[in-house]
Amino acid sequence: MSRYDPATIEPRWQQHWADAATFHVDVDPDKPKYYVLCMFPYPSGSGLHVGHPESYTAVDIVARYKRMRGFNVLNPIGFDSFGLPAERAAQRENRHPAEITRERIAYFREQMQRLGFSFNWEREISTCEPEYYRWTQWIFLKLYEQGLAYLAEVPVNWCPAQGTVLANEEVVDGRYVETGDPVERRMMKQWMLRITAYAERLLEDLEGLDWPEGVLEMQRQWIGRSEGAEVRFDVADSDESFVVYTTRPDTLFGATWCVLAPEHPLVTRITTDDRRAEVEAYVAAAANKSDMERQLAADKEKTGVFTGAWAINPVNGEKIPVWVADYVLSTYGTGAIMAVPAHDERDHAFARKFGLEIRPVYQPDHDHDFQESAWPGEGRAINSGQFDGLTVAEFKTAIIDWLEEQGVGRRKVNYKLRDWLFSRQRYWGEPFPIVHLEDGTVVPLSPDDLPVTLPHVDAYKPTEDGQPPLARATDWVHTTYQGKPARRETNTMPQWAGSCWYYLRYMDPHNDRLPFGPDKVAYWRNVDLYIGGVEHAVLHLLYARFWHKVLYDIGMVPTKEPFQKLFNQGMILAYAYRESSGRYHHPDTVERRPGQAVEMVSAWTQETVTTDWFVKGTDIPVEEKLGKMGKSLNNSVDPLDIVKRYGADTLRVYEMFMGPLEQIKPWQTSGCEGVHRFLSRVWRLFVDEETGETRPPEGTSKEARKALHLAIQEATEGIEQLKLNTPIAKMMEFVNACKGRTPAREDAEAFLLILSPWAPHIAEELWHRLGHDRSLAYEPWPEVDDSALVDDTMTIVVQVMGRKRAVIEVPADADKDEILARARADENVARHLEGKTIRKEIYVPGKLVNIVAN
RNA sequence: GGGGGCGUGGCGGAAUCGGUAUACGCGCUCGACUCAAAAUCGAGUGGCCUCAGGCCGUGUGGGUUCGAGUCCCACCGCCCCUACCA
Repeated sequence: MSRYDPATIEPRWQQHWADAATFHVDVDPDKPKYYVLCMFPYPSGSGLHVGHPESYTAVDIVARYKRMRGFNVLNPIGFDSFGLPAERAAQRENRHPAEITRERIAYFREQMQRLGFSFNWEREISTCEPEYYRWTQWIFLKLYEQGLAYLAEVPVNWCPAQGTVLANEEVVDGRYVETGDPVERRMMKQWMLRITAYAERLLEDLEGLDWPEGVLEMQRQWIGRSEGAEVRFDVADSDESFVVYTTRPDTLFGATWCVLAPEHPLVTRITTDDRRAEVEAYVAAAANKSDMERQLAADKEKTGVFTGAWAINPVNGEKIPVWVADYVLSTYGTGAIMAVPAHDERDHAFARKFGLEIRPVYQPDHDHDFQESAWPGEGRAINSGQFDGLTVAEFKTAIIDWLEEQGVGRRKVNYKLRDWLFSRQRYWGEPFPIVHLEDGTVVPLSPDDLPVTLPHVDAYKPTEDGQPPLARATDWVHTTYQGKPARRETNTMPQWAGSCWYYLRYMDPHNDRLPFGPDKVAYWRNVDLYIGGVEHAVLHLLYARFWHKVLYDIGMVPTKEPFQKLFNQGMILAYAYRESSGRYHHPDTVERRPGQAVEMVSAWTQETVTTDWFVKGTDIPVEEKLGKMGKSLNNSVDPLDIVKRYGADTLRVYEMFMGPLEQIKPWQTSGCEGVHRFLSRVWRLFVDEETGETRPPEGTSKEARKALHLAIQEATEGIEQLKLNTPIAKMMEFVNACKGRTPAREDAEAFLLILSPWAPHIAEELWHRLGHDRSLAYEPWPEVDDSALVDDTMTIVVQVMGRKRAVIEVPADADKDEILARARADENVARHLEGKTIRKEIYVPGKLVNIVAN
C-alpha cells in the first residue's frame, strides 16, 4: 500500500532543498536577474493564518517559473520586527521584546518552511536586529546630512493616561482605540523627514510604474498637487498683512471675507478688544479638538467668529471682514483663505450660516441661484472690472500676471503631502544616532559609532515625567561627545523605517561595511515584481519610494524607483459563526443542516434572522457572516492545521484555486477536499497504490495530449499575467482526460514540470520516481506544441435567429458552404426554418452559424 | 461629498477583440465496489413547462446588434480608500 501521503514526502523534499541549497542565489552575470518580493510579515503573536500564504504562494509560483525560464531569481523573506504589539506583549509578560519577537519569528519561520516556499532563506533579515538597524541608522545619517531630517515643534496625539504619544491610526473619535482613554493635541519637539521636498518627483515618477491604477490614484491624491496663487491681503488700519493660498485667484473680485485658521499667528495680533474674549474662547476650544472631532463637526455646521479686523482686497481696495474658523486648516497652504461664497461650497455654507455677502463673479451659461448654492464651474467673468468676459482659464492667467506685476501675489503650487513625523516615544524601535549637547546643539554620530543599540530598561513605558521609555536607561542616555557631556536622543524611529529599504538589504544581507554593496545593487537593481496587500497602497510605498530617491540622489542605487511592478492580492476572508448570546464559534465546530432552518436573533443586528447553521452536537443555532480572519471573530485558520490534514501542496493549490489573486474571497476549508482529490489522482496516475511501484507509461490519448498542451498554455500565460487559478482547472482537465492511464513519459514529465510551481513537493517526488536524480527546479519550462491543439473535427453551434438550435460536428477542413449545408440539413434546424425565407447566413469560422430567416 | 472596485447556480468561481453562459472544484442525489463503512470509480445536478422539444435565465430598466454576462445609457445594492487641502 502506498497512497499519496504528503506527511512523508513533503518534509523530505523540504529537507532536500535545504541540504542541497537548491534555492540559494548569488550574483551571476551570465544570467538575467529577476527579483520577486512579497511584503514581509510582522511577526504577530498569533502566527500566520491562511491569509498570509496567498501572496507567498503567488510569489513562489512566479519564482519557480522564472528559474525554469533561465532567470537568476532573488526571492527573499524576512521579518518586519520592530513595532508596538511586541512592546505591549513585553509590558504584559514582563519579558524583553527581543526575546518575544525571536520566539514569534521562529514560529513564523517554521510555518513558512512547512509550506515549501523557495525563499532564499540564507538571506533572511529581521529589522529589529542590530546588524540590520545599524544600517537603518546609517541611512538616517545620510538623510540628516542631506538636510532631510530636522527637529520641529509639531502637534501630536498625546494620551495623558498612557503617558505617551499615539500614532494617528491608534486614535479614533478622540480616544485611544485600545483603552478608550481620551487623547489630546499637544505641541512636542519631534523628528521630521522632509518628504515634501520630493513631492513633485514622487508624483512624476508614478508615470513609468506598472502598478494597479487604484494605487497610483491613491498616491496622487495623497500627494495632492494643486496649482494656484498666493495673494497678500493688508490688514486695514495696521501694518499687518497675511497671505492666502487659492486655486481660484480668478475669483478675487468675489471674495467677501477672509478666514484665518485658529492656529494662525496673526489672530491674536489683529483681534480687536471688543472681540477678544470671544475669539480667544473659540481658539481655545478649537485647540482642544482632535482632527477627528473637527471632521465630525464639519458634517454638521460650520463655526467661526469675527476678529473685528478688516482686510483690504488687493484687486479692488474693498474692506472685507477677517474671521477665524476651524474649517481652515493651519497645516495646509498658508493657514489663511479668501472666501468666495458664490463659487465655493464651503464658503457658501459659511455665508448662509453667518449672513455674509454672496457676490457672483462668473455667469454660467444657464440661470443659477447664487443664494441657493455655489457655482464652482465654468462661466464668463462678471463684476470683475477689466477682466469681465474672460473664461476661467483666461482669467487665471491674466490675474496671476497682474498680481505679480503689482507685487501682491505670485503663482504657487501646493501639495497636501506633509513632512513625515518620524519619531515615536516608544522603546521597541531604532534609536536615533543623535546626541544633544548641553548647549542644545544636535549632533549626528559618526557612522563608526553605529549601531546605537537599544539599552535595557526597567519598564517599557514612559518615565514619571512623561519622557520616552529610553530615558529610563540613565547610564545610556548620559554619554559624552568629544569629551563633552551629552544626552542621547530618547525617541525611536517609527515602524515604517525598517521597511523603507529592506528590499535593498536582501541584495547583500550580511554586508558589515555598508547597507549593501554597489556591485550587488548594480546587478539586482530593483524589485521586478512586488506582491502585497492594498493596505500599504499609500504609506509604506510612499515612504520607501522617498528613501529610494534619496539613495538614488547620493548615488547608492541605480534606479529611480524601488518597485517596478506592483500587485495587490485580495484579502482572504472567513465565515464567522455567532450565537444569539454573542458568543463566536470556530468554523470547525459548527455544521450546516440543510432544510432545518430556524429563526434566531442576530447578535449583530438584534433582528430575527433564519439560519441552518448549528453548533456541532447541539441544537444551538448560529448566524453566519463573512469577515476578516482574526481573533475577534474566532475564525482564524492555521495553515499548519491544513498541512496536517491535507498537506502543503493542497494548501498552496487551494489558495490559488479559490479565485483570482487580486480578488477578495472567502476561505472554505471544505474546498481543500477537491484539490486534495486532484493531487491524489495525480499520484495514482504514477504510483500503483497496491504495490507502491511506479507505474509504467501506458500512452497518452489524443484528448489527453490536447488537454496537456492547453494546460501548458494556460499555465504559461497565467503565471505571466498572475492569473494563477485557471491553470489549475486545466491541469485537472488533463488528469480527467487521462482516465487513469499513465501518460507517455514525455507528457508525464511536461505535466509534472508545469504542476511544480503550484505543488512542488508532489512534483519533485514523482519526478524523482521517474528516474531523475536532480531536482526539477531548474529544468526548462515546457513549450506548447500547437499541433497537439488541432482537432480532426470542429464543433459548430447552429443558431436560427440568434437562438441555439443544434450543435454539429464537421471535419476540421470543411469550408463555409459545406458547413452551411450541413447546418440547414439538421432536423431541428430545418424545423425552425420551415415556411421562412433565409435572409442572411452568418458563419464565424470554427465556432458558429447563425441563419437569419423570416 | 470625492475616488476605486464588485454584482453570474445552493457555494468558490469560469467564459469579456460580442459568438454553445455556468469550465474546474465544493456540496447534494443516484449507482458500482463492500458483510458494513471509509476511500475510490461511474452518472446526474440553473429554473419552469404540455419534456426526442420548448420557454425563461449573468443585480434592475432601456438601447445597439443576426447575436449581449461582455458594448452604450439610466438606476439599485455591496465592499474598499479618502474626506472642509481653499
